[in-house]
Amino acid sequence: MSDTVTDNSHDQHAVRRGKLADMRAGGFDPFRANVTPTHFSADAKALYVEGQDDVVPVTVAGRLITFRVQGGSSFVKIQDQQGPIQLYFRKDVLGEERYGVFKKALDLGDILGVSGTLFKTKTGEITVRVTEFTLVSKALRPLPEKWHGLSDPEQVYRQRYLDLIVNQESRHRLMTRARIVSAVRRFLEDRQFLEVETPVLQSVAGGAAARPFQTHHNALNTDFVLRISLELYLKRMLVAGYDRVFEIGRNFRNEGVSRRHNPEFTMLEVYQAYSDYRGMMTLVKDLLTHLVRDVVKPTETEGEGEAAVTRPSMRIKHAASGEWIDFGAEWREVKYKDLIIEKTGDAQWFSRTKEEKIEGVQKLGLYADPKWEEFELTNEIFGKLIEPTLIQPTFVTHLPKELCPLAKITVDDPSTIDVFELIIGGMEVAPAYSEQNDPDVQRAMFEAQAGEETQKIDHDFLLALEHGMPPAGGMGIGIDRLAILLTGAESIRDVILFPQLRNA
RNA sequence: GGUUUCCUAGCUCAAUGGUAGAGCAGUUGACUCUUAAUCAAUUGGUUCAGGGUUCGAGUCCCUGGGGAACCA
Repeated sequence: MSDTVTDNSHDQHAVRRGKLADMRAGGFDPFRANVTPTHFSADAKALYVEGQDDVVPVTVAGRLITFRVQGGSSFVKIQDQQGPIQLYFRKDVLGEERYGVFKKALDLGDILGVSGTLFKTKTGEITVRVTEFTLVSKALRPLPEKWHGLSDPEQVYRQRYLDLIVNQESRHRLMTRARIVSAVRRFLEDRQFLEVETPVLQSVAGGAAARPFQTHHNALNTDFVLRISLELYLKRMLVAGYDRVFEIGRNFRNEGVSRRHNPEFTMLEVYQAYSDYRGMMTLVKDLLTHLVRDVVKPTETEGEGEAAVTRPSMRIKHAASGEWIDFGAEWREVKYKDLIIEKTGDAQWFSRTKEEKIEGVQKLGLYADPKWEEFELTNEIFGKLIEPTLIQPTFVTHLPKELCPLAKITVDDPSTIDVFELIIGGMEVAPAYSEQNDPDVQRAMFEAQAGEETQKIDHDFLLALEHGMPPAGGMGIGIDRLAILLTGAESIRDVILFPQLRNA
């Protein structure tokens, strides 16, 4: 660099721009260059044949993440989708001029492609002896610190790409999420479920109780809401004769943002004709067991030092409680009413008056709003005192019918519905129902729930039901929450690539 | 929405109300098997923004912005 009056050697952005300008002046523009890798890093390393150094040629490409120059020879690492691979540059291999370019023009964060042969270093690391290299993108900004990585949560979320470049755990966690979604698809397709896509823009936000985002279509001059659930359109597909369908899609809820809530989140919903909530129980258990065993693949180590043995496990540590969730053990099944009776110690709880229930809720140390309905008072106990304690996989069955208008009424107890909620880690992970297919009962339930707000009833869905929907089991899984559990994450933001934040 | 708390160099962090520092990264040099490489030298600050108190504010107070935890 030429002598300048002001020393800007501290300004890494300026230094890197200077290097880029020098390269361009010398006739090379990295932004116009490219390479064709033959392998990803781990695949390349797997090609090495023990004892046969410099036999296997490879071309790999990635981001420069460590840089160790020792005079005429240097070890660096690049990182691609599969992880890091070490490269060895020597002056006597590359020649004085290219080696000089390597030493002076490259910076941490640059993206380069290299060709060479595989060999094993003294310390046993499979490495590429570089014979040729090409810079294919210049990083004009420096990487975060190499040892501590990036830890400012705000920057982690706003500049997730930096987090993913430097924080190994984040790379692994978010890749596991991607693999979970992919494995869910394969699992369902193997069982003849069809993946369909239904509208995000809807005129009525049905299938759940939540405040929707509102928007407007200009050409149609029509207001729309973003969907809060996939349910009602997937059931139309059951009417259509698609007997096994699922959708993995984004839902939007215009509500609070927290460790467990992002305004947009990913939901899986599955519907299977001629099944019911019991069938869904088997399906979801098989699915989650498969995900733990074949995707997350937890291991446990017994003993220490030389005697240590690592073997596959079905247990995953729950970040919030520190407890180990055992997916391999028997999954508990319990009725909602039994849990409430156990918690309140009152076998007659469900025949108490509203006043008695208010008193009962308060006696448990909870706030009880006199405006609440009776089922809301009871559900306060469930939500605050029971659900958070259900860490091991638990099917809570037969919820009060007021909690969901879309399920079939239990034959021998008309106050409950044929449903379960799968609770794991104190969180609702998967609700499932025997789906209501009686159009008249469905209409009555909608009307009871909507009250004055009759415009919130999806009449087009009711029309579809009148054409006949087969009996069916349906299930939903919050993919984000599932990813939290399976990756041992603490927050939904840790399993969403770009969680929602305020504009900076 | 409420309470608590955080915001200092590119990054990770220091600094009783009294001259804003360190490590990494950067720059210059040495070094042909390194693993957070090493060694020597060295640059770098509108302390989130704006007000206030004070002889003096990164530090105390107020307002605003953004993040986090808990609550609703």
